Amino acid sequence: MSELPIPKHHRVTQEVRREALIRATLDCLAEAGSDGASVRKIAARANVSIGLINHYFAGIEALVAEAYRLLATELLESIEKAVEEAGTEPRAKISAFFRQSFAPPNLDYKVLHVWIAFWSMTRRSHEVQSIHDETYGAYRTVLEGLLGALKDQSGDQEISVRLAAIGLSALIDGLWLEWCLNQKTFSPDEAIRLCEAWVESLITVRSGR
Amino acid sequence: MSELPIPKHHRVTQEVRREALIRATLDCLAEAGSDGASVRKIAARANVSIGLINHYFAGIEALVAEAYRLLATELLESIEKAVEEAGTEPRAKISAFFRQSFAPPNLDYKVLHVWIAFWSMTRRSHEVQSIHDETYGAYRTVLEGLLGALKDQSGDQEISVRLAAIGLSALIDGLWLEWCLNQKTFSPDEAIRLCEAWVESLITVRSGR
DNA sequence: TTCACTATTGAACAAGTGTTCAATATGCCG
DNA sequence: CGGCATATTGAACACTTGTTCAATAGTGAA
Repeated sequence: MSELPIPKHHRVTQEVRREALIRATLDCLAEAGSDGASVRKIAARANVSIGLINHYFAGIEALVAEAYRLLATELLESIEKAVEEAGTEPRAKISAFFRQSFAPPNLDYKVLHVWIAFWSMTRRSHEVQSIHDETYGAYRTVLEGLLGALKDQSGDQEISVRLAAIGLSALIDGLWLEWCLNQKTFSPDEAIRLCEAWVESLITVRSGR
Repeated sequence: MSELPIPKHHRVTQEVRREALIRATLDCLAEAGSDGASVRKIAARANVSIGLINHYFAGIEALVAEAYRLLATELLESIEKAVEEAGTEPRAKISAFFRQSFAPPNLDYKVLHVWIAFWSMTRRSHEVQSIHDETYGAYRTVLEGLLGALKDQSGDQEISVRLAAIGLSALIDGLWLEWCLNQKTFSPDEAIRLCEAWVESLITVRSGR
């Protein structure tokens, strides 16, 4: 009887391995927050040895930074997809933005703890800080585009699109943060209603003059 | 020449020592975020040995939980003080609330990292979770009181004070969070203006019917 | 002044962390 | 099939972490 050779490990493309490690990092962060992002836990989840992380990344900090970039990018992509599927009407697009923001998988207290881990790193790591700046800027730009379309349509020139987008993104983030920290205070539906009210007030108040 | 005895340490009231340790914890958290809250760093800052922490607190987690309670309480107290000093006019009181929220020492990126450290603990520690629930509930209650007074004055019965307070606190938190993470996107003054606009829209939209 | 209480100390411990690097084994190419 | 490049391994390292507990020393009372 010849023993069939069970390979202890196998090789994959650099790209594949990198993404697997990044995904494992997000999983670990979602499961245990900041404490989850240790080389040993990440390596275990990716079915890989500890040493491999430093072969693909400059250090654990760089790996977490890449995970930040992936999460932020995928969040924005999922929102943009929902917005596009909502048709051409600006007002309907914005509603789709809200619904996507306050629904799984984006609205998830586990995901909050991933963001919290990232935020806590903005201080130490310039890399993480600039990834935040980039991705949050992109997020606000999308919001500005939607609010700008609404402005063009209503013909109202008094709305500051920039400020409106800043306020709206803050409202969304604040509601999202608080809901994740305590789901009993209000419902996701109420959060959406509050966002809708913000947009309505932008239109109604000014055009009522 | 008799050597003058330099005491290696001195005793203080339990209350005094406890508060000193809690204050040292807040300092450490402000200085280095979650990483700052280690028994050794806290003990060093409080000029005390490592062992004393476990003499006064069940563990490092309990100490950090107490620090949470103190920070949240003092934040709310500082805001309530500013509100009371603003006079009796509901609208002016709310403005004072905003100005106090977006001014030092409350608006400080170092303080953000203290909050972040607390948020990251809500998952592990039921104690921290319930302190969050309590203090955030108190915060929203104050806001509800102010918005309720505004509602009584305007005679408008359509405003849901509860939802308005939830939205407003989310807006404040979101603006505060984002400003602390990146001071270049908007100014504290603009944040205040956005909050004022929220209140205005509550009044104007409905009473315009 | 002496005593006794206890606040305070700090060494010891086990467990965790990130990084390094020589050794290994895998899969491709000739 | 044989050989090579290198992806992958995991032990070793120097740290940091929170908790424990016997020993120490400050301080008010007798």
